[in-house]
Amino acid sequence: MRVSIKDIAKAAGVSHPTVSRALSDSPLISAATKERIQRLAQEMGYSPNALARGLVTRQTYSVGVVVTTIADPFVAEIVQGIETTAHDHGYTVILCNSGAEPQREIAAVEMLRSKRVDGVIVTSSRVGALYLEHLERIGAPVVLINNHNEQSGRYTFSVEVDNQHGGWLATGHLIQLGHQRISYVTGPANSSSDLDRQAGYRHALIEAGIEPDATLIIPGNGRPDGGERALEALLSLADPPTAVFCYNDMTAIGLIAAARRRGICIPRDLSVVGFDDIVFASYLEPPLTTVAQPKVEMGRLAMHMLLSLITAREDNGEEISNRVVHGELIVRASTRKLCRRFERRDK
Amino acid sequence: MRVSIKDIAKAAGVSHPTVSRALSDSPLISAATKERIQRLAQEMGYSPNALARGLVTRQTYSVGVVVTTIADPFVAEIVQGIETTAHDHGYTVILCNSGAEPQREIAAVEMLRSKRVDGVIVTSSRVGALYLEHLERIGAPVVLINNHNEQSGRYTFSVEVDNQHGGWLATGHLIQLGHQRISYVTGPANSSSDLDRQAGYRHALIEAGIEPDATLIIPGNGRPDGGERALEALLSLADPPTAVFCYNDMTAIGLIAAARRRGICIPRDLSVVGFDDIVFASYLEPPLTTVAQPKVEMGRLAMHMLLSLITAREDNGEEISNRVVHGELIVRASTRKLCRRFERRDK
DNA sequence: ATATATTACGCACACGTGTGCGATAATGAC
DNA sequence: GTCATTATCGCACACGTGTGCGTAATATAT
Repeated sequence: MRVSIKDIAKAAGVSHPTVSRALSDSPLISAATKERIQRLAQEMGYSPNALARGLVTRQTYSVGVVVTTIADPFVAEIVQGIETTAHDHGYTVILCNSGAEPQREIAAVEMLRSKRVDGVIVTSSRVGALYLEHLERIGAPVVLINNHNEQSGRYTFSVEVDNQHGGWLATGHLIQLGHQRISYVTGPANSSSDLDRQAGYRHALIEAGIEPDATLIIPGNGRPDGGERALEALLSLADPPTAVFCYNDMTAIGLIAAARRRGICIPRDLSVVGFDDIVFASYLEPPLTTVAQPKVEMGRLAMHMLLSLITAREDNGEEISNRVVHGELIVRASTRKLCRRFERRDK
Repeated sequence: MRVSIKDIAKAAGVSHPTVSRALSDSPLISAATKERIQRLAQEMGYSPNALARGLVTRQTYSVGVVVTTIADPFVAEIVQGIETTAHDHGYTVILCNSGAEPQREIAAVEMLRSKRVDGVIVTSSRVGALYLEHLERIGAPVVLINNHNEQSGRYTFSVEVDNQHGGWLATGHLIQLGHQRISYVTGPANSSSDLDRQAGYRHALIEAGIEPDATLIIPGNGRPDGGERALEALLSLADPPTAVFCYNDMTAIGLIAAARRRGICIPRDLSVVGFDDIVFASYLEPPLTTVAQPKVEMGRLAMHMLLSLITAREDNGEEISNRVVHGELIVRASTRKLCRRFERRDK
């Protein structure tokens, strides 16, 4: 812990620059002393001081990851992908829970700036203008996950799933099953991913000749409790839907639980589609039909993009572009063909 | 990004030590220049270099958190508790996924040592002797979560749930419902928490005058797929159990899913108890009876303990002791009284 | 044998910050 | 007016590492 290259230098009878070069396998040092010094370092239990090294090289080999909460399984899987590839490339991950509080988020970014991270990945769902400004000041490349950033370019890029296409897939699936009255339960307010999924939903309806009904848009929050409340709101409608597309799986989980308590059978009485395909989607009763996001893959992609941005700062930094991945509809048992007696009611 | 206290000093016409003291609100600096320098720092967008500061103060205000995988919801909730309290005390969290690979785990610890973290929290389930040695060399206090450490003292302490008591609670609940043949599905091999839960299970059986049957111990791995395989193994027994206590909720989730596919009704044909009380336990069908661990609280506790250890290194460091919290039995719908026809079969 | 190229290493400085100690100026006491 | 006492601030060094450049020793070429 306390042994430095100067200590090794003293023990080996050389100067500390020689030790520095020997340990970094510089060709300027003879093979004999190189091996002698390396063995000595090993014996003395030397651990390079990353602080001192980062101070002079201006590289810390650490990246900041800002999330709303790591307790969300969707977020956790993305972070898993990020951390694994970061580690594989010798980078370290500094985790920051923002808790969706802007003040806390800004404090976190300021901390990352102080720690001189080489880059930042943000999966927090909404990026305010003020927040983006702070993010700029950090002076390091930034990759956003599932965040539309209008002013892409410079050093901020994004990896996102095609939310609109995903919403279109989910809604199209329900339409194909014969459903006409289809609800959408929204996610957290002002999130771009929510708006895009909703746009895909609307697009699919119009494409099928179904007039979008604003009363069928139910507010949620991306969490189970939001889904539970959404079901109640949905049931109190004058003309309730026969199917519902939820912003994400967590919402669907809450909605399904509430439905069971109300004696509503899924999918017989109500078809439900989620989004994300978190691990638990397949273990639900009924197993949840959902649009799968390649979460771990997206984390890997984001980290790779960040690595390219870091290493390409002086080089050719223009070949990197935003990346859009596609979700995949996974049909399980929470959706089924509309029963005729319901169709009759529609007439 | 590039502005240092020297730049501020030049702009203010003072020396850089004066700036350093002014920004740290030292009483050696007059109120007038202090305010002038602070405003100047604000205007110039100064961000203190944590690397340089840490190099001289030997404090980095960052802690390492080593986990098997952040994708496990149980782990994620603990980390949530750790990160929140760390942030509240001005500390930063460096996350390391070990993936349960020893080689990777050691690499992670070596990295943390290089980064000169002020402390480490480990929730990885098994701490080998070799690994603990590396952990010692880091020269910083260590807190283990749900890991028995025999040689407690020095700078390594632990926070853990009373696993034996938890196992006793779960098994006692099943016994009280009339069950006699009760299986236990194990967790990851060689984990102390698994052995303790199993000991509690055995203790409850003996206490009730039931002879423990080694054939009822089914190997699992703490993940759903382990639970699925466990159910198959369980059904192939000559005299299958009427209830099963699972190492954790993830195991129970897999076991329940497999049971549904085999047409086995829970809790009618088989009562199931889990451990942890992850968020999804209450959303399962049937909602899972389980032993709740105060996960976020345990994370907070561990972080507080680590903070005490960090600040008390020179002070009175002897008043800190290992902490054991108690799990709470939460009865839901996956367990019920043993049906008589099964009892008859036992005769 | 001399000149040149090469090898192996040390010297000095830099990165940005904190801190003990001395120096100067201002203030007060007599 | 002289001396002691503060109040402010600068000087110098330290933390541990990387790197350009100079230098001595050795090898190669003529």
